[in-house]
Amino acid sequence: MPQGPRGNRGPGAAAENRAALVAAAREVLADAGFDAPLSAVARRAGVGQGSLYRHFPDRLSLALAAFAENIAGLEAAAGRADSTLDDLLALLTEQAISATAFLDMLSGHAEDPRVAAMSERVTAVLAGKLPAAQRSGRFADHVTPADLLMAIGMVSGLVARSPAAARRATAERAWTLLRRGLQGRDIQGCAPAAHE
Amino acid sequence: MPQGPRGNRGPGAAAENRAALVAAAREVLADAGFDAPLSAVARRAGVGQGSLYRHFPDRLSLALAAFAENIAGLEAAAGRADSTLDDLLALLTEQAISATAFLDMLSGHAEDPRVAAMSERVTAVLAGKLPAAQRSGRFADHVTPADLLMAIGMVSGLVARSPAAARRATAERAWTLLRRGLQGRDIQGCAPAAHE
Amino acid sequence: MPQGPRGNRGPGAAAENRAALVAAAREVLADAGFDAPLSAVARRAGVGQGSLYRHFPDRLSLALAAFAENIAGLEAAAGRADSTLDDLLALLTEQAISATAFLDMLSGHAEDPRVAAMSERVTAVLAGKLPAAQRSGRFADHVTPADLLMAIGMVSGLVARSPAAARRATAERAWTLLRRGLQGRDIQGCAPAAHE
Amino acid sequence: MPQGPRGNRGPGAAAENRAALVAAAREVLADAGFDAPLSAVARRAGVGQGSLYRHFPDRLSLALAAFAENIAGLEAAAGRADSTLDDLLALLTEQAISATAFLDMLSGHAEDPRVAAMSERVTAVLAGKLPAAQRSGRFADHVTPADLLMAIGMVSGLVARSPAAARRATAERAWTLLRRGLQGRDIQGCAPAAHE
DNA sequence: AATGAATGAGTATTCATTCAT
DNA sequence: CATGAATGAATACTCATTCAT
Repeated sequence: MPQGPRGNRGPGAAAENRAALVAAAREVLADAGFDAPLSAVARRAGVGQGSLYRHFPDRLSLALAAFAENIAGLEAAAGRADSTLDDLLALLTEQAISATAFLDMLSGHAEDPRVAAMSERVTAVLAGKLPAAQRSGRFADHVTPADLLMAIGMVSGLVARSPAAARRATAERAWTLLRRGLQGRDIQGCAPAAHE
Repeated sequence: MPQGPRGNRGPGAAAENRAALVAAAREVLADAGFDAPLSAVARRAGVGQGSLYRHFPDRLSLALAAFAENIAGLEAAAGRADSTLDDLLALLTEQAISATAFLDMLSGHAEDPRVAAMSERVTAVLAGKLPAAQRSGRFADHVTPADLLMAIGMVSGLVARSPAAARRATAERAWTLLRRGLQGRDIQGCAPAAHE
Repeated sequence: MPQGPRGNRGPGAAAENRAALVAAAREVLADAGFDAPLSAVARRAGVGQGSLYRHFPDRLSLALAAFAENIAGLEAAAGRADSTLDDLLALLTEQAISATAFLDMLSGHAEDPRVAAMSERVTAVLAGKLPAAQRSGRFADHVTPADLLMAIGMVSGLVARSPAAARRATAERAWTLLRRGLQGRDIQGCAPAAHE
Repeated sequence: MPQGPRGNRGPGAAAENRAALVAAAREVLADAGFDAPLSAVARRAGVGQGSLYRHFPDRLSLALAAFAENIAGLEAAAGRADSTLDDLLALLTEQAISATAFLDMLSGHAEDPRVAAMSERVTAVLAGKLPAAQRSGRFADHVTPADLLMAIGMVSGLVARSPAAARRATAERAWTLLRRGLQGRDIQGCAPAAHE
């Protein structure tokens, strides 16, 4: 919901502005991808361009702030004792579907320390649920938390390039593939097999 | 290798220009992705902007031409009797690593008929090798050619967003993950399991 | 008078810029016609391209703003009790001579609502003076306000295509012709005549 | 009807090419106006760009050649003993409606000697019919051949800027206005009047 | 003399970023 | 500290014109 111009509301508006920018970024980046014009974010937030730059000196810091909420949601979900790894992956997938830009960011700017920190948080959350998921047999023992992050990156990349209408179906197919794997049975698991 | 200005070299330069453009496109798109400035391609090819547009009226047709070589290589590889699906996937992965933009294109513009045709060619090539690969046990029976295309899309997406130095390693990890799958053994293959 | 670069003069320059753009547009469009490069307008105004687009998102809005002054002058002239239709037509003709593009615009973009509104204003102004002009015998009873607008359109079109030096003379000849008409006397007015 | 490429048909094709270019110019300029891309003309003629430039070194010479046929038609019409000035004006108006570019050219490039010659021819043709038209009472005695040319210029200018659908109606209104004139009766003709 | 490709200047438009108020 | 305008570099695309074959 784009905000109308609100005039110069003075320094007191700082926090409010920041929040509006983050909210606007969520919407705009979700709609138009990570490369959306920043001016569109400022406009939607009803905030001057200058304020945007004051709060977020570059695109990445804005995106990070916007994505923080996603992470928080993820961590909250992880905090619920009965949530499973599957639940968390489903949640991340939902986020990938609705807000393509964010997971894009995670895998596309891994070198940035802030992004790395965020990846770390995601990884940590997933890692927390992984052992139980493995015990339950739903995830193979060889799977590491980093594997999960990578899997999410693959799914979200695919989803990001799909037309919006096809995203959910694409994500589902991708996860099915990822879970089953491509390998033949005699190779994985039951039969002794050494290779690659 | 950027060429200096060469003046109007006449129609004889047509083929040469076309080739130079394709080569330049391979390099530039590989470096800067599918959205690289076309002017950079023309400059690198040592060719006027107009010539670029004459040969390739839009970005996609340029990319398609550049990618055609990749496809040809793939089909050639498939033509060798002893080549396996693994070989083809490895080749595609190499291409994804060195020319990120192209597989990006395949998954990002699926609606374009030319792109669809190209995907079709890739799929056909892979489909040709799949049965043998399944008989050999290296690929599971449930795998379809479309699954392979999707897998390639996932890997190449990931690779595209990795820093150049990490690409090979990333691709390898991704394939390992994809082949093994995430699922526990009792679920896939040996034990009867119904879920999800 | 083209301005040199002035650096970022801040928001205070907004009104000044707008005025400079309008003035530049008047000059440039007058010189080079309605299709003159907008970059020339920005350059002449000593204003960045971006500022031009901020103030006037499209060519027409710039032209309309530039022409608004003409209309205002016309309406002011009409407001003077002793002004006659002839005076207004003379004024419009002056404007057509000095700023060819504007009457061009009126007749060339009649479908645009803003242009239509402007035509409406011109028509209204002329309509206000027409009855008196008809009573005085200087204009025939059959003449409608729309006829006047059309006549202006014809004159201005002609003027627009004349070399600048000849414009005034051309306009004069055209008005004389238009006022007298081509028809023979026995047909128009004195003798009863049925025709065409 | 655009011609397909015909390969290099050698020098013998000169006359044929010229004719094709003229025909194409008639169509393209009629459709897209005097400023239509020359490349479109060459393409439609099925002739190389170079050939276009060899035959017609500039836009004007091409337009002149294309318009020559119009003039010829006019002169032919004038040659018929029973044709009237009205007929010729109607013919010119038809031409203005269907091929806006040409009369545009006449009034827009009066300084070019070739255009002047052409105007001269049109004027001569009209002049030939004027006396009879004046005797018949359909045209006023004060009308000169140059007035007629100017009138045509005004009408065609107007027509050129009208949407295609409205052109015929616009032309009709314009001629009616021009014939009647704007002036009151007491001024023109019957009553003694001093003015302008 | 025909051909058709090459060339590059020109123009519209967008957007990241800076800066006076 | 907010505001919102200013700036200009960057990019896509078109088209007149030239030129080797």
